[in-house]
Amino acid sequence: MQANNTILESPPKVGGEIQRLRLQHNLTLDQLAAKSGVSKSILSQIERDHSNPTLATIWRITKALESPLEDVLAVKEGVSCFEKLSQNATPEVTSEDSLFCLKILGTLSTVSSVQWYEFTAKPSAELFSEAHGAGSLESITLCTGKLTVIVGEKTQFICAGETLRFHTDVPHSLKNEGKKTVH
Amino acid sequence: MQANNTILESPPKVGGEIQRLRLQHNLTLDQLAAKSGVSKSILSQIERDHSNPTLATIWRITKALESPLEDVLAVKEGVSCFEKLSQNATPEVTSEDSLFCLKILGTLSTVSSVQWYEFTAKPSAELFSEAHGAGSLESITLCTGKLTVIVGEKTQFICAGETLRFHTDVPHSLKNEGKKTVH
DNA sequence: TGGATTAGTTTATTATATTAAACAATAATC
DNA sequence: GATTATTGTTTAATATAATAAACTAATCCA
Repeated sequence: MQANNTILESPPKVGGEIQRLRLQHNLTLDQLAAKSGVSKSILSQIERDHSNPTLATIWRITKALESPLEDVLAVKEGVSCFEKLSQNATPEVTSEDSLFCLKILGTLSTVSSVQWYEFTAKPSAELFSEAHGAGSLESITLCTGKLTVIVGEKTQFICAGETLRFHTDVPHSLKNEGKKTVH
Repeated sequence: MQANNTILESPPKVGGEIQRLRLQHNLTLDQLAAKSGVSKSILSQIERDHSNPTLATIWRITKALESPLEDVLAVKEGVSCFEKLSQNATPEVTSEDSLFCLKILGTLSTVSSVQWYEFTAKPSAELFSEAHGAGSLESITLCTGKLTVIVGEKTQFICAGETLRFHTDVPHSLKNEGKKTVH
């Protein structure tokens, strides 16, 4: 009962993605080699798909690029044909204590469910969220202030300039325990 | 060679997970070897983490086990549902005149090709972009300043608080003709 | 007892991923 | 121009991943 479903007979090719990430970070092959511990020669070959990298090698590379392994491996090369939405009112959601303010900047519900927000949280503001759909992901980048993020039973702490990414298929909450307004 | 490497908090170990999946499917090493095209000897070693599988090998194994690659690899990230990127980790692209600064906040290449940025443009800064993939879309929200956006032959103007969305399958450019820094 | 089968491990060999060093190509500086 | 750096590619050597075959060990009938 072969599971050959006529799908993706493609051996994974990560070269392009790795190169893209390296250039995004403004790194040379030498620099990435130094940072990752992988020789630059093999980096060069991997980027041009002249070598089947070992799992350990990929791991070290993605680590150095601080990019989640899944993102690199999911080389779907999908033609992303987005659709335009004309709705552009930028609705604003404010908590009852008006400490928390969420501005919905945009949505992309056609291709996949993507939404992006801008939010501000005054000191001691707190936002609880129920579990979203399975597999949903949230990514927060802090401009100012410090934020405590609680997902399930786990807690994380981020400062201005940092980005936190986490799964939101469980209830989660954001808390501003600092004295500055979080943006 | 590399005696003191200080690296690799966690070298990826997928053996346990692969074995678990194989047993779950009631497959013997021989059967999995036949189904995946990977020799059973190497399967045996991979399951006991005596070998660093090649990306192609892992791919074939996960294929045969009908399990998404990410699931198998997720074992090593396993516990932490968080993913934190420090500030200096977020890649930054600066124009040669250093008036324009683009910070790549995140990517979502898994689901669809989505990227989001934060950018600042000092007065008289200008950023030219080539045409992106067909159907690609760009959405800009202005926090401060005023921005002129030229897409093809058309020109638009946005102020702080406004959001502009446009197709970027043609060359386009952003221009800060005001006196304030645009964010 | 056997042999015959099955499942997993190990061995000997081949293929190739990885490394370090040499190389080419491009600037930049004197 | 020649010289020095810088970046990416390629070569030669080595480490090791992958293969096929031999080896255990256990099970099952005769």
